[in-house]
Amino acid sequence: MSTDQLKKEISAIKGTHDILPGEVRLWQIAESRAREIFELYGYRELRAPVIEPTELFEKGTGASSDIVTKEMYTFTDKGGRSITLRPEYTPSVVRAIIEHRLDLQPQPLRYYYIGPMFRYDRPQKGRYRQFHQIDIEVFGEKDPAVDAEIVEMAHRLLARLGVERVMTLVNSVGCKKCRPAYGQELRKAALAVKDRLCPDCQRKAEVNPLRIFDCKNEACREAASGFPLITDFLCPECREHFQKFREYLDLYRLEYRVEPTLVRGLDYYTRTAFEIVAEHLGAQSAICGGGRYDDMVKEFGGPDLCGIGFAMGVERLLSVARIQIPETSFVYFAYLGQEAKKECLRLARALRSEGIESLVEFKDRRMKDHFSRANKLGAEWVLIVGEDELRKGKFQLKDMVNSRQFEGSVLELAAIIKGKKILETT
RNA sequence: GUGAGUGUAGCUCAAGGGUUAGAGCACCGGACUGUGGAUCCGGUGGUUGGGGGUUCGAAUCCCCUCACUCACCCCA
Repeated sequence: MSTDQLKKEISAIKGTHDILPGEVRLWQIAESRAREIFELYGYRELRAPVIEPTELFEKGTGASSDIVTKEMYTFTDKGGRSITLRPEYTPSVVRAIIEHRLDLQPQPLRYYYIGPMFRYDRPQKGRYRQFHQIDIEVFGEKDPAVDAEIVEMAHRLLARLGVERVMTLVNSVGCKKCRPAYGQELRKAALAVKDRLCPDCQRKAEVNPLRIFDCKNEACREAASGFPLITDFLCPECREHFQKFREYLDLYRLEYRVEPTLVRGLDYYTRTAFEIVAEHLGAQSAICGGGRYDDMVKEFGGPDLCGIGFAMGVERLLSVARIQIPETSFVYFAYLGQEAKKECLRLARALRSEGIESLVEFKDRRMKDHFSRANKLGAEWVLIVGEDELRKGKFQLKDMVNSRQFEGSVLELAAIIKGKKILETT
């Protein structure tokens, strides 16, 4: 096949992206900082498969949710099983807990994971078909202190990644006891003013009246301003949980706004719901969203184990992160002649054993071209091997940043390179 | 899934019906005998996103399609 045909016929699937070496550094830094921070709080990584039985999400994410009804990558495998590329991570963790009886381990269970998720959605900025989430889940801890813990942890990560101008929105969506009453009242209120709503909201009034709060239409906003709020319907237990959650947030000195109209899109949330939004992210402004799901494990036939978690969108996160990429330092080998080339191949091996990145290019060049090349590639050091050096067994090492030059054996030069590294990092 | 906008070289952009679609940067090579960033010269690279139509003639006008962007929707 010609490259023309390749270009025409084979390209990355819509909504998916290659992450090229230039950008992948940012990903690695974000991922390693996330791991570092989560481990500081006692969270451990749990890796679940990318593919799961379709029923897992139908049951967990919710059969009526948008994600399940129109956004899943579902296919039948050769064994006739219905398989789905996970659109979110929480159901997988719940499955793993039940399957491996992880609830028998000391609780609370604290897990994290970083990986790709898949949703068949119309791509736009901050929304892709394969996207990546940093995911946190805690099981078996009812204390709202843990609700605040994960919010605080999210903020620590954001700060560590240089994310500024964020707003934390919190709410309680109640529980099985108090939420239904609120839902009825809200629907009643919405239907009462139905004729004043836009066509879209008239539909929402039937299906999901909570969504009317989000409408940008002026008439709808006005009509919605008189709607009842969940915060006025919470049962005493939920009210207390929400109250304490906020007290812990205050203890951490975290700024937040109570947003009584905040609903998470997934059906399973109970009590705490929160979202962290960033400015300058356009319509897809939520970089982190999460909440409590106290009934999910039980509904899967597992133990009565409460849960809470959040997901961060890595692509969104990186688009607002300000990460300084540390300069890479490596040695470029400038040689003259075939004998010198062979010597360089040996020397490079020795330097790599010392933990020093070394690059020997195989094309014979003039000295000037070697330097030009080293400069272009961003080498911090150039190690020169010519006839003189071969004879003496001592080599020239040039510091490309400060234009200083040293002479010595491999180990002496290695010490100079490492010495500078140590100086820089201390 | 709906609406709007944009698609010209790897990147940033010219050419707005009329020869063979250009420039800068990048890349490769040359000038430069064992010391870089500069300069000068040259080269590779495009069926103008793809397909169809109108026309003597289309990058340019029309239709379809695909991708991207924005908004809706949804959510991370």
